Amino acid sequence: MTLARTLKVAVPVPLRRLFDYSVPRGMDLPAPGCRVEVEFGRRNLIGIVWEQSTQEQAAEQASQKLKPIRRVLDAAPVMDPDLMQLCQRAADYYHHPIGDVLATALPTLLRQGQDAQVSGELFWCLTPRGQHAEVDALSRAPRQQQALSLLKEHPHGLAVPMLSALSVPRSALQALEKKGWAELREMAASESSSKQLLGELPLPPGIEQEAAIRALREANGFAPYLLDGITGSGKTEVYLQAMEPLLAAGKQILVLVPEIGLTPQTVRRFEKRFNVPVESLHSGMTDRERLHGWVRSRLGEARIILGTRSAIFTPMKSPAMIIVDEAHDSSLKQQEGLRYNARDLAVWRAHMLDIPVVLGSATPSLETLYLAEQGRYRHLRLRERAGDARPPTLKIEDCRELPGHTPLSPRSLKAIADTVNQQQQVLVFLNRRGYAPVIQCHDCGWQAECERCDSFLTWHKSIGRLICHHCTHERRVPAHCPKCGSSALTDAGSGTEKIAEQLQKAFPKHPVLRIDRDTTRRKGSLNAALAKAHSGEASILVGTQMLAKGHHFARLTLAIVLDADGGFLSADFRGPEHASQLILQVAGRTGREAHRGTVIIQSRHPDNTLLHTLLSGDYATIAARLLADRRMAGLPPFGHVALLRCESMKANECIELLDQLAVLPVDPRVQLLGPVPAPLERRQGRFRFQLLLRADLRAPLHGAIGQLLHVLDRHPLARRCRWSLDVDPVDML
DNA sequence: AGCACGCCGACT
DNA sequence: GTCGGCGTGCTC
Repeated sequence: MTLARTLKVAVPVPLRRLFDYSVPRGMDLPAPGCRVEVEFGRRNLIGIVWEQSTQEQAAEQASQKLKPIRRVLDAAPVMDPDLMQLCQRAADYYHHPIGDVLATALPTLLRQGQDAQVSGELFWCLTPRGQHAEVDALSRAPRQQQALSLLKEHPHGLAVPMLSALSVPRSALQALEKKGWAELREMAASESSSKQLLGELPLPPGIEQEAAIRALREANGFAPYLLDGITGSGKTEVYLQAMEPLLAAGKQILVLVPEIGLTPQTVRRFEKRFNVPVESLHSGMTDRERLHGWVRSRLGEARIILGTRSAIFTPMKSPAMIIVDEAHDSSLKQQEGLRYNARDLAVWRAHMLDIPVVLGSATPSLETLYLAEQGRYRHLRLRERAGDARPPTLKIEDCRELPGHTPLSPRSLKAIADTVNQQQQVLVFLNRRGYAPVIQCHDCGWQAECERCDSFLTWHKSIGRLICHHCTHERRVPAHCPKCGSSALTDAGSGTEKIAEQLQKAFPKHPVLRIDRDTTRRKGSLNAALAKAHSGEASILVGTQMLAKGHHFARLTLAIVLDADGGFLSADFRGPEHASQLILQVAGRTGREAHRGTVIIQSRHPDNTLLHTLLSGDYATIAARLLADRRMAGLPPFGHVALLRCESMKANECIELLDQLAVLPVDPRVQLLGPVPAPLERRQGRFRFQLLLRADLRAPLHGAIGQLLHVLDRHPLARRCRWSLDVDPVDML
């Protein structure tokens, strides 16, 4: 195939195709992966050369008016072929514009045309003015003061990762920068020391761990693994020991962790074990830091890349393994724009790179579990807890007779009393923050609703406000019923705030600590609260999801799960799966050391068979049940679904648009269901409807999606509605 | 998405 | 008479 001086360029516009440009005579033909500036319509954009056209294509295009490339930004490609392939596959699979995929995959500064040839490390240094600044002048800003005195002690500057390890907040450094006292400088990376690889000795593995480590070390080329290990079985130790020979061979490893899992402690664990540069990539970074991590990884300087979802797009010079920790976690799925699942992209990428990929979880998603059962993934099991910890006992507490206003049953309260009296800790888990989810008029039945959403306002008692949990709407608590004027306003239901208040009243001598988004809004307050929980200063912990994941509390022996029914009765087909995972995660928090843990699940549907299956505490058992249900319903992993969401200020516009799509003559192997109102029909003032596509096979489903989008792309109503496509949705909201 | 063009309402 | 609303059409 002959190549012509014509290129196909990916341009940052929401259009599902590439655009052709000519290369002017005298300009070197840029290779795929290079950035080019092109005129697009009336504006100039930076795009990526995607491929060079063949002679025939070029001849065809010669008849059209092709615009010339204005400028080539890179002598060598900024995107490696494997990343371009990953982006292309994501664009195809999710039916998403390639330009938009690049916006997700590339660091902002690169997209804006900044030079990619950066190297070295970023250091914060004092400016000459800063060197003479008085530390005392910042007496009202203790964090800045701390940062200033630290920088004074290090005249050659402190590297960004070092500062974050010393928990100097970025905000303080930025404040100093604003004053002209500090600046960010780029310096040559410190020579990689010829120290030995191990920074500390590995922990002696148990029998199962040993087998898993051996299996991973034997991996040759692409091989997907499910590391199916219960809480406390030491999955991280398996990762670390599997990584060791690869790092010794000078290779790189990408580790994806959930959003809340990327803490300084996690980073430290990897840094302590190996004397290699660890790069961490997370949302709180500046554009410049991101670009830096990206470049360091691409050059092979960063050896362990530890990041959240978007880190799956990090380029690597010598990749050897991809690890997805907590691979069931929903934060791996992006819920806007390119709705990708980083877990799936990790497997694709490992396949492209011909390297092993490890999905680690105590509660793997049914999709992953099924693939492992099918033998498509190698199933490595860790059933033993490290040490002599035994699995917790799970019990259902029948709460059918419990009055609505008492969230905790007498037996739960008794169990809490017994536990705290033995100097043990209790966790009360409730996935609902605020004081009460509803506030109503006793006389006329009025309930406080959000003006913009189909939802009730949650009463936040401590701040005296009613807040919508689905939008920003917020208002004061009325003194009287706005409908009938009665002052008999009462609340119904309970959130973490109420539970914490009631427990503190019931156990005045035992400190109660509430941990949820409301109590941890301020930066650093989560760590402060967790420290209190760890030290045992708090006897009773009340919290939402954020307390259910990953933390180890040595003296926690009792967990109470409130309102477990919600998930099992949810309209969402993944509701039971997610609820089971969450309950088992909560259970995993208990009984870590000498004492066996107990989990009390309060339920108003104690006969629910799923709940009973869960009592074994064995995820495999409940997963088998759930998989059987999925098979019956033709839902993932036995069938495949996609969701076309549509929202508009006018409900009929959505319905009309989706109605027209729903009657399209698609492949008979594909079912179009809907349009139906979304679970929260009106949200932030917009009406939301959706069309569900289901098929047993992927190919016809994708064909049908293509047909729908073809119509949608040129439909006048589609401009009036905001719509999005979700392939393999994780929830129906 | 931008950014044009184009055709109807309240203003110096 | 214009300034400006946002409907709709296009981008190699």
